[in-house]
Amino acid sequence: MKYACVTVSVSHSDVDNIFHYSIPDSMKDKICAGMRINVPFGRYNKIIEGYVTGLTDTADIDDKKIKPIHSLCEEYPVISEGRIELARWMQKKYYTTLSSCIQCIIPKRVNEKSFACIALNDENEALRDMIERVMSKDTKQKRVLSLLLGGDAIPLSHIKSILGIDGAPVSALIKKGVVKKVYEKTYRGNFNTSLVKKTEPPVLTAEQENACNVIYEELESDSPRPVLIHGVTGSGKTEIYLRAIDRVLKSGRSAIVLVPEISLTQQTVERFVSRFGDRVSVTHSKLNDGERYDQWTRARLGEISVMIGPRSAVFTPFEDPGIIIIDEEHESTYKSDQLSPKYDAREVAEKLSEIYGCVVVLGSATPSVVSYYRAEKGEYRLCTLENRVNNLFPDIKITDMRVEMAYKNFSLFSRELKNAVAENLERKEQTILFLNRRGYSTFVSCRQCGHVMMCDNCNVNYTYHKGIQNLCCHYCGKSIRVPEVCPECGSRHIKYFGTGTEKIEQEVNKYFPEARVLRMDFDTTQRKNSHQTILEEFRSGKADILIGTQMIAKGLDFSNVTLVGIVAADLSLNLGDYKSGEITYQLVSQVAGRSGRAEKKGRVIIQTYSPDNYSIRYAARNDYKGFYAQEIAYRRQMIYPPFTNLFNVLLTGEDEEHVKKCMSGLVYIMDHYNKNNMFTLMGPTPAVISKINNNYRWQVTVKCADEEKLRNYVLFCLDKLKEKTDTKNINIHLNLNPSYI
DNA sequence: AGCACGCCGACT
DNA sequence: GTCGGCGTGCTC
Repeated sequence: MKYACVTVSVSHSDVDNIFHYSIPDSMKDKICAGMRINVPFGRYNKIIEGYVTGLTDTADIDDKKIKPIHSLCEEYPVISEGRIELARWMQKKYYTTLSSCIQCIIPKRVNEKSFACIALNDENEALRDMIERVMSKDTKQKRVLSLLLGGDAIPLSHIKSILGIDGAPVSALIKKGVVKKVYEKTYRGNFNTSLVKKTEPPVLTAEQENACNVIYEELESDSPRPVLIHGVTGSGKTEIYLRAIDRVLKSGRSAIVLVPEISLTQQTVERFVSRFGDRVSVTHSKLNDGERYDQWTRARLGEISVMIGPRSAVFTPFEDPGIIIIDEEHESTYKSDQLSPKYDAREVAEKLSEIYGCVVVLGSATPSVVSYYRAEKGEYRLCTLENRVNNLFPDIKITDMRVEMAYKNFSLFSRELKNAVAENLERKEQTILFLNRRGYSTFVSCRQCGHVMMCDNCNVNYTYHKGIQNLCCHYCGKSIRVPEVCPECGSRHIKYFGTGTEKIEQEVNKYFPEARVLRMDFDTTQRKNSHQTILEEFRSGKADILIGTQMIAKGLDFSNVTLVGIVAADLSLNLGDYKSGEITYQLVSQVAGRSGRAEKKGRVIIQTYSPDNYSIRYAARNDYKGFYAQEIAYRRQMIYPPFTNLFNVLLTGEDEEHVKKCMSGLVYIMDHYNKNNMFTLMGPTPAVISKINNNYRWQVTVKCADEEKLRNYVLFCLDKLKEKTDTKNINIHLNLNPSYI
């Protein structure tokens, strides 16, 4: 092949092209797709990094313009051909540059770490003589040599510390040619697997056996379908994962296990290690670049074959991935919404399945509505586990806060919750008070009748904007003044929701001054390890009450917790997002599943102004199918996913007027080219966080069932906007089906 | 993006 | 006359 097709490491749409470079003879037999190289670029031939995406004999530009490759960064490809295909797919799917996709797939390059070791020199007669000579004298050299006579290379630092010597005797031995210095590579960030005891697999229940068989069948298939395992908490999903992985490893392939970052506990990892020993590795956000790079290297070289980690672990470079397991598949953390490419690990896993023929297994007690719909349509295979292996479902009570208000109880706690907390304190059992606040939206409702101000067009609640004192729909942009009296019942008791954890703490201190209280939220978990410290303190019984947000909902498994209070269920019911119902159902189920994990029966008290809301009702009854039936009907009627795609366009910039002007220009263009109303425009509206770091944020969401047409339309309209309007101080963020608007 | 070219205003 | 402002155009 004459030319290398190269994408350069400059993430800008203007240079998001394939450039052709000629291959110097010295590189002809080394070069291949996936290699990282240095190339001269631009008028002054600045040397920059690039990636070889392929080799070709033809280039459609003038031969004179083609420059030669400068050098190779490594001797081996840093990305496999299959994953180059994945990068191309991501480039298109997530509207970003090829090089940013490649950089997302491979880890940051860091220097490999090695350490000095001392080993005996290659054996020959002269060496034997020298050894004898050294051993006959009583020197420090003799002691060094006797350590090395076993044959293995020993780290220099060990030799020094064992013998309590400095480097001089070793240097003398090297000079004589008896021993030599070698450098051995060290892997950083290894999980210590040696302390975990091996365990034998338990006997499976019939339901587990069935699920395993479904996965085994798909493992045999050339184009496997994803398997959705809908299993209640404690139904033994993990055991199914372990069996499936075992089967995969036995066929010489590898396994990736994705978990939400927060649930990646020592306990989880140990379960995998206890079965597969040192073939398991773990990545997580606490690893530094070097540690992550080394674990990635071990995977690439086949030294490990099971990788457990968060979203980004989906890119683990196994040569032949056989299975990708996505635990708690409904979690929003699998969708990256901040950094480009804004990929969804579930979609990436499915693409990898197509490329490598691996099986994708999705597991959840509360599957996302979209996944369950796919399973219903037969795109996924569905396995249901209904029987709980051990723990009991707690008693769930819904308290109507409107009644409390009628009894002139204006506190954050209902009388029932207050009594329950008091009882728990007396019994020396622990309580969790959970504030299911998520996102940043605040909304307005009536304390007397519970009426929430909703947008008629979109069936989502209005979001309250403090600055301009109005209510705004984040889908269509309709805006109204905050009413002074409730339009439903005429009450003047309008409540602004936005209760924080500190407020709960204050009230707890007021009612239960003797209780020992811990608070866990964004503010108290800023320091490293503070997350773990707070949970450990609570686990060891140093506090009676734990108050917290989202972050305590997952992975809590405390045997002495017998009461969970959901202080304001309305917070997640009114996110101003079509997914509010789904999120509420998932949250309530999750929290409920955490009360009374041991012998003692647990209680859950849900406080709400909407006690008849279906997501709360079904969650309290632990009825997923009932919830799903109602939710999918709502999605179908309002045309929300999975019946359509939502494409969010966010414009940001320092000059608010300019951002608004560009946004109205864009919407004008979108309207103009939307001839037969194939696309539904929602907005424009200010973003939920309307200003970050002095950057104003405006958004518009476009709805269309056909993803391809939607993409082309939006990109076309943005091109038109760039032609007509000055957009160089405007940042454009594109997000297909964002996890949260 | 990043880099240098080029074309206008205020200085030794 | 020159130093330097940042608009413009290109990258195998």
